[in-house]
Amino acid sequence: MMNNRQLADTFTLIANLCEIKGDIIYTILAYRKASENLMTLSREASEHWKDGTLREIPGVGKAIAEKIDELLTTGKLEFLEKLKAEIPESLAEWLKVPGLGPKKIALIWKTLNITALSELEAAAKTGKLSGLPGMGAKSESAILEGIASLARRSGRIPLGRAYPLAQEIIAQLKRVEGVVEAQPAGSLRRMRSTVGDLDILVASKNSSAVMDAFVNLKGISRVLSKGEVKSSIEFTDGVRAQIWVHPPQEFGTALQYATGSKDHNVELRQIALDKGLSLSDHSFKKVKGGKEIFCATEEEVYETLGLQWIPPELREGRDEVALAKINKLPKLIEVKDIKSNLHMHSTYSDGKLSMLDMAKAAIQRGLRVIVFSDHSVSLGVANGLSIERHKQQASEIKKIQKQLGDDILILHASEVEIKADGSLDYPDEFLASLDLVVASLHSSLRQPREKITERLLKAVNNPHVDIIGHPTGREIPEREGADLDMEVILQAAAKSGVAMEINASPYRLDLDDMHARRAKELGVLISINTDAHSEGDFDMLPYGVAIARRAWLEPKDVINTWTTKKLLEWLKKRG
DNA sequence: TAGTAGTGACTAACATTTGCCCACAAATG
Repeated sequence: MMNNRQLADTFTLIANLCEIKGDIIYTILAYRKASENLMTLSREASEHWKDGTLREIPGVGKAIAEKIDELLTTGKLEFLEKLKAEIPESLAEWLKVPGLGPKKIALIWKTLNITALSELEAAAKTGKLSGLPGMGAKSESAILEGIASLARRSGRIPLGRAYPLAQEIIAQLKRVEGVVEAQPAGSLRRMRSTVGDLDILVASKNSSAVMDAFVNLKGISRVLSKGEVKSSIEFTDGVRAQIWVHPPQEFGTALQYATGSKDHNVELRQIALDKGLSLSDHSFKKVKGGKEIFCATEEEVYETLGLQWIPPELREGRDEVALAKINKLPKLIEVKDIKSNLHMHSTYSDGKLSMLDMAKAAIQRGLRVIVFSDHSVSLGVANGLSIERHKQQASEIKKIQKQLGDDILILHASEVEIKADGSLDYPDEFLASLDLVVASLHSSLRQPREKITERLLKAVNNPHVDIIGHPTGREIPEREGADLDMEVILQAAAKSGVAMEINASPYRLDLDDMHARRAKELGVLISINTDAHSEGDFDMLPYGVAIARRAWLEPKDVINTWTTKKLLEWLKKRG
């Protein structure tokens, strides 16, 4: 059975082949739109298919619904097979080569009759490309460089790596004379869990000084482009960064543009047109001529459009613009709302710090409640605790609690293994004696969908379990999560009242934003935790909160915002 | 091709920069 990602990939392939073929733009857009919507759908399309509600998926109309039906029924698609016979599938790969687009690809393919990327490379090397209309020696070497860079780059960059790197670049650029402001933009500012490149926006009247500094940063392998408005570079490890430099009075429109998303911007510009204004990254211009309107801040941009300011995490072209029009955006959760950390470790299992040091670090960060949830016995690699050692831990917690007084409340918990058969690692009586139970998957993550879904369901429905930790077990970017039927899991969680975790580690961010949003729709409680193993891990909290914000979560949706009293009552009620 | 208005037709997708070749493709959110 194809999942949403596979369906989305199929429609992206169709869109790409249609584009090379030269179909009208609206066909291509429709397939792209459907693909994007499938990718970010919080339910499996196959569920809709079973219910006969495929057409309820945005961007899925008659033709695409029929194609999904055929794919889910037969695993194949006649339409795509015919398309591939007409346009070789390997040409779609060429689109990934920076500098090559559909027009040039079609031109090269039809003129030279080559289809493999290796043939393209050979043709460029032997000078067969120069001389084609619109192409010269420079295009040829650009294509060769593009192919090489494609091989170097290993895909998207985890947010946890991109963000600090961007901050470093920003710090350097702020030292350049004349720079008034510099901020991250693009998917980085929208806090997507991975980003394609680093986008940075700079306000300065002296653009060339900024550009000079930018292309001379340390660790750059080459400069991709350098202009007065924008420049882009590639670091030796393949990470790309680009900056836009605008005069300070344009910073608002420029930051809005550079933050995106593309869909969000298209919507905004359409609203501007409806008001007789043309919106660009420089300004608003009256379509019929007249005075230009400049916005130094983003707030002014949204105000001019008659919209509530929209937090960057929401700008994905879903329903944020419609809600901003009627002033109905949610009041999103913020880092300062978080009062507890309900999943963390100490030297009892695989943590780097003693419980006392972890507690002190938590106090420093203003937390009111922490939970030691060290690993359970069968996770040997993490030094999982026997029941005996739990007893030791309990008495040590009492001691530390006394020492630290009322500054913080320390609870005794366990991150219990959900074993391959769905049973938990400790007997029920012991689980009942703990203050809180986090249940997580760490092993046998590649079980088939049905089996691993059943396995997690057992934990969701276990009355002793309070939180499901990092539900899918994914690791960004290298490991995909378990093949779970998340819809079934979330519906069960809504019923059993168990909280689902958003693990704030930037290499997990699990639940992801789509699933967390679906959880909210179903009334499932969410818990944002750092899963801290060291002091620095506490500071990963903003990543978890960002995912929650991308999922439209408000403080009331997240149990870590609760007062100590309310949290304890909840735990008591759960038993 | 989707969505909407309304059952066959119409609209949708914005605005800019850079590089390379000499008008346009590709790339950017």
